[in-house]
Amino acid sequence: MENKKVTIYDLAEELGVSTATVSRVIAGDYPVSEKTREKVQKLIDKYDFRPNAIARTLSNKKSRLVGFITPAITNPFFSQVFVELEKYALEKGYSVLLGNTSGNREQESHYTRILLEQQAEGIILLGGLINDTIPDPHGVQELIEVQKRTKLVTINGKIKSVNNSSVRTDEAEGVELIIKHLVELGHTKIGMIGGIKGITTTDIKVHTFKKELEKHQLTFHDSWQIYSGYSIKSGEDGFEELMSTNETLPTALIGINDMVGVGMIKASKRFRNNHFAFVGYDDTILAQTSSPELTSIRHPYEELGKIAIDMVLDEGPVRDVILSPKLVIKESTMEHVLQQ
Amino acid sequence: MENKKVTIYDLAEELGVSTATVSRVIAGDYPVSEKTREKVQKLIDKYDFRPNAIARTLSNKKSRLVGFITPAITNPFFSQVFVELEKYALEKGYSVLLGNTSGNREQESHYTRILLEQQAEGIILLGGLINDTIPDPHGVQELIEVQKRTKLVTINGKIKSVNNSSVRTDEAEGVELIIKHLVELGHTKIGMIGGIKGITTTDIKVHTFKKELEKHQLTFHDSWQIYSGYSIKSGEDGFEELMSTNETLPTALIGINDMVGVGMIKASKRFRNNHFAFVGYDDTILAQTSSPELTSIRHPYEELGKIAIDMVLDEGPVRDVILSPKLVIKESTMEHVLQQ
DNA sequence: CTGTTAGCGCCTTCAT
DNA sequence: ATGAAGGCGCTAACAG
Repeated sequence: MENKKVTIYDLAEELGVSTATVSRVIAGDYPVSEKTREKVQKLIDKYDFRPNAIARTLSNKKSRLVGFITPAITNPFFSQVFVELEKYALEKGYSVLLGNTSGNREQESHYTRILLEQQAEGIILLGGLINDTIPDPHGVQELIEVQKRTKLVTINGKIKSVNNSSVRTDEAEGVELIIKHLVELGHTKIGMIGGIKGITTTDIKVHTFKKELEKHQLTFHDSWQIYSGYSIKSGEDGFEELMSTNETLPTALIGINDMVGVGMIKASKRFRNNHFAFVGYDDTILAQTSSPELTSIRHPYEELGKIAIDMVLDEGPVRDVILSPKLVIKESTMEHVLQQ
Repeated sequence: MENKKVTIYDLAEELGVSTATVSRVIAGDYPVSEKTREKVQKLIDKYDFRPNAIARTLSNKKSRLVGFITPAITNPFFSQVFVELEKYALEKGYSVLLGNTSGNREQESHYTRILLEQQAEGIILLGGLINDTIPDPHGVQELIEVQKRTKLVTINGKIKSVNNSSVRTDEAEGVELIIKHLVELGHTKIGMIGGIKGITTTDIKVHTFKKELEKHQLTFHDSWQIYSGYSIKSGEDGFEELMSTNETLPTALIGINDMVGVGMIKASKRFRNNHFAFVGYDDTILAQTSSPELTSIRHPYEELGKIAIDMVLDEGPVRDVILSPKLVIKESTMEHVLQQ
C-alpha cells in the first residue's frame, strides 16, 4: 500500500509530452493523434494508472457523486429503492453515497452536511423529515439552504415550502386498489393498522381508507384503525389492541406496510379463530416470506429510482412525478374468501 | 442552487485575515486567539460556509471515505453488516461509499476502480469474489494491486494470495452449535440444504456438517445434502428435491442461510406430514417474520462492523480476527420436539 | 498567534 | 494536434 502514486505528470514526463495531452487521452473525447494516444495508453496500462477523481472534481466541479439519505436501509422497501437508484446512477457514470440515519433527524442533517462538503451533485431524500406532516422548521430551513447549493430530490414525500423536484407512487391509489380488492372479495368490515399520525405517508393512507370506505358505503370504525408504528412489533401490538378493544371484529386488515402486515399475521396465530384477510404495503421480500404470503401494493421501484436520478441530472425546471402502484394478490387475501 | 460558493478566501478577505487563519479555526485544533476565532466563526455562520472536502482531500490526502462492496444490499444479512459498519465509521468521522454489485464480478471490479479513484482510504469486501473457493486469477491480481494503493479488508472471506486483514464469524462454530442443538433435541437424521459448492462459506458449512455428524456418530446421507443456492427459491427447490428423491427423510433440515430456511418452510407447507425441525443461518429479520420463526445463527454484527472499520484505520500489521456466532433458538426447532 | 507561500493532481483556455 | 500556464479550495510547513 505504499506505492507513491503515479500522476499525469509522471506519465507526461516519461513520454516527453505535456500533461494536457495525457489528460486528453484519458478524457477520450479530444483530438489526439493516434500515435501519441497509443503510446500514452500503453504507459497508462503499464502503471495501471488511475486518475485522481478528487483532483478532477476540484478542477472541473463535477464530483459525479450523488447522495441518498434514508432512515433504514435494512427495511426492504428502502433498500429496494436504493438498489434501483444506484444501478441507474452507475449507468450514468455516477456513484451513490448512502447515508443511513436510523430515523434520527440529526443524522439526517449531519449527512446533508457531509454530502454538501463532498460536493455531491445532488441529494435524494427518502423518508425522514420529508414525511413529517409538520416538519421541524429548522430542518426545513436547512433543506432550503441545501437546495441553493445542490440539486435536491425527494421520493414519496415533499415539504411544501421547499421547492424541489419529487417522485412518488400514488399512495391513495394504492389504498383504493386494496379496498376495491377486498370489497370484491365480499369484505365489508375492514380495519387499518400501523403507521404514525403526522407522517404524511400514513396520513394519506388513513385518509384515503376512510374515503374509500364511504365510497363503497361501508362504515369506518374508529377502533379498527390503530396507529402503532411501522415495525413487525407494531403489527403485533396493533393486532392485539384490536382484539382486546373490540367486540365485533373486522374480517380484513390492512397493514400500513409489509412489516406491519407480517406482524399482524404473526400475532393472529396466537388466537384461535383467525379468519382474517391481510394486506400489506410495499410488496417487499417479506410479503413473499410470510405465511400466508401477503397481498401487497407494489411500487414501480425501477422507475422510482430512474426518475429520481434523472431529476438530479436534469437541467430542467422543478417537477413532480406521480407513478401508479400495482396490487399484487397473494395467499393472505385468497385463503379465507369463503369465510366471511 | 446558483449561489457562487463561498471559499475561505472570501472569508479571509472580508475579515482581513489570512486563509491560513480561517483554515485553522475550521480545523479547530490549532492555536488561534479567542478573538479572531470568534469573528471568523461569526462569518462562517453568517454565510453558512461549508468547507470543500474535495479540496481538503486533495491537499492533505485524507478523503475520510471508505468503500464497502457487497453483492446484495437487499439481503438482510449484508445490509445489517453495512448498517453497523457505517454507524461506527461515522463515529470515527468517516463516510461509507456503498457499492452494490448484484453478484456481478465485473461490477465488483468496476467499484474498486471507482473507490480507488475517489481516494477511498480503505475498501471493505463482503461476499463476492472473496468467497470463491477458486477465485478468478484476474480478479485476484486486481485485489493485489488494490492492496498496494489502499487498505483492503475482507469480511467473512479471504483469498490466500491476497495479504489483507480480515474479520469473520466462525462458520464452523455456527454449524457445530446447530448440530449440538439438534442432537440435544433428539434428532439423528439431519439434512443440509442450499448454498453453492465452491463458495467458501458453503464449503465450510458442509464440511463441518459432515464432521459434526461423525462426531456425534450420525450418518451423513448424500441425498440429504443438496446444493441449491442462496435464495428463497433455492430453499423451495432444495426441499422439493429432497422430498422427491428420498424414501427415508431426515427429521431436521439446516438451511445454508435464512432465505433458504424460509424457502424450505414455505415448500414444506405444500406437503402433508411436515414434521421437520428447521434451522437457518444469519438470524436476519426473515428469521423473525417466518412462521414458524426460524432458529438461526447470529453473527456479532456490531463487532464485525467495528473491527472492519478499525482495520481500515489501523496502522498496524495485517491481522485476522475470528468471532464467535450465537445460536438463537426459536419456534422452528421447538414445535416438533415430540415428533421424532 | 498569524501570515506567506507552495503545492495537491487534474482540467482548460489560449497559443502555437 | 499539442504545449504552457493558471486555477480549483484548502492545508501545511516555514517564517515572523
